[in-house]
Amino acid sequence: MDFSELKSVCYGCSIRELCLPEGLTDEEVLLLDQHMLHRVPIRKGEPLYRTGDPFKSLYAVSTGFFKTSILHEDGRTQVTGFQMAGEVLGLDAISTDHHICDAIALEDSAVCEIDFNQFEQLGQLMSNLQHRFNKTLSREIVRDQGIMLLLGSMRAEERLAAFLVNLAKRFSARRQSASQLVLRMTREDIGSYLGIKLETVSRILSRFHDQQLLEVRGRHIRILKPQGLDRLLNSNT
Amino acid sequence: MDFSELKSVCYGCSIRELCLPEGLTDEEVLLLDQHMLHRVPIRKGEPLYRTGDPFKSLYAVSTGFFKTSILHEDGRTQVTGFQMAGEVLGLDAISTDHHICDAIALEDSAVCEIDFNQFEQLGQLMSNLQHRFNKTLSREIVRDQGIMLLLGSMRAEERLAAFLVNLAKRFSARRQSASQLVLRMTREDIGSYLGIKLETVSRILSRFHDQQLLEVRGRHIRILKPQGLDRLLNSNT
DNA sequence: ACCATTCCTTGATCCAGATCAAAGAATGGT
DNA sequence: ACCATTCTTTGATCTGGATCAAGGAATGGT
Repeated sequence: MDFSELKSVCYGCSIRELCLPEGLTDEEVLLLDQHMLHRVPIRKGEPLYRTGDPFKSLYAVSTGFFKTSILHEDGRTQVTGFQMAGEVLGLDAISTDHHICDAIALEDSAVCEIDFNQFEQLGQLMSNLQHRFNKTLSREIVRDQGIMLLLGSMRAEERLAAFLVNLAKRFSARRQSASQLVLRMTREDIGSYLGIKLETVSRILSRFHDQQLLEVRGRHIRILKPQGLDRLLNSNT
Repeated sequence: MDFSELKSVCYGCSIRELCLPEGLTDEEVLLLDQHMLHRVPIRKGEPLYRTGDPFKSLYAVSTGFFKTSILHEDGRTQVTGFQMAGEVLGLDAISTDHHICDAIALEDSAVCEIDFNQFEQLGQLMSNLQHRFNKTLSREIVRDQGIMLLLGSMRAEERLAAFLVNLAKRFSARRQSASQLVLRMTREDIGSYLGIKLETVSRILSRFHDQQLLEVRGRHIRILKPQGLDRLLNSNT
């Protein structure tokens, strides 16, 4: 292994404040860097891991876009999330030492692989890292519960509005346009994630288009009235 | 504080292998015990904590039964889980230092309160405890994703079957009958949790009753054909 | 033991979103 | 540049579960 090459993976990373190093001091980041990170490229359509694979590492998305999906024994699948730069993949596998979902790259991507054993050891040395990691895990629980709320008590239109608002917010945190979205996933993926059918996704996007809330051109979406989407979200009925 | 009183909270606890001490050695359990646990009783209907309360402690259910629910700003609420002996409450609050859900006792209950700061410090001393806690957090993520699958891709009948099978399994792990269930929650709570209306819960229970899968007498449910419920779960359509 | 309140069941009707169908737009491989 | 395949849109119809309604059963407080 060539240390000089690995050394600055996190340190010079433009998204480190959105990722695992969030809240660490520079020295701590260097320590994290030196001990365990290396980069892995993944081609569009390829799996980073699959259900049942033994768990060895966590992965922080460096560039690109992923989806995770779980499969029920009878063949049904459900998309459980879309991950972009700075977000961590594999947290669910800690519990069983095996991955319980598939992670598929939706565009050519790169991830930072983190050996989990080494990471746990480093957590013992750096209480701050451990503390941050507890928060990361907890944040994932909160995220999942937000989706449960969405799936359990929102109508299709609200779900899609929530989805778009959430995407826009995450793009914006990465200094990309919050109004000009390029969707990396199919209508079917979106539908699966939101618990609705792809035709319904398409119809509602068209409706939003007609209402001048969005401009929809295939996977290119421009949000024209963000407050319109927000209003949809917070107005019961 | 009286140490001799606290000393054996975990040590003598009949459900410790289902709770945070799971997988720890006897000495480790004693250490955990001595440092941070004390018991808190909660009356039926009372909140253990509410949304927005500052986060200070985790709570392990000692005896009794709880529900957690999140509320959307527009007033809608969603039940996110039911917790019984050995299960941990408050994990979602680690991320923000504030509770993001309400936890309500559904019967007279008792919890072990665990100061989270102290717990994190102990985790630094006992790598095994920290490792187990990572698994606990990850297990919660897996649980939530299971519910996402349920809410996103199952029909009402399957959801209810899954709910009953899950409850039975958890009772059975606690050496209570897996066939004779006493529901602690209302039909409305169940419906909220499963993303369906209370009338639908009631109708489907009646239908299961008619099909001889269950015997339903209000909140007393006897599972007559567990395989019948399983079959319902794994048969798509 | 009684009354108030909350919970549960069942029936009748309605509708949001599923399903079925088919044509058009992108995308990728050679 | 072409063809195959996958993705998207839109229309017509159907249906599972929601909603509205009302009577009955538990539960808890006095």
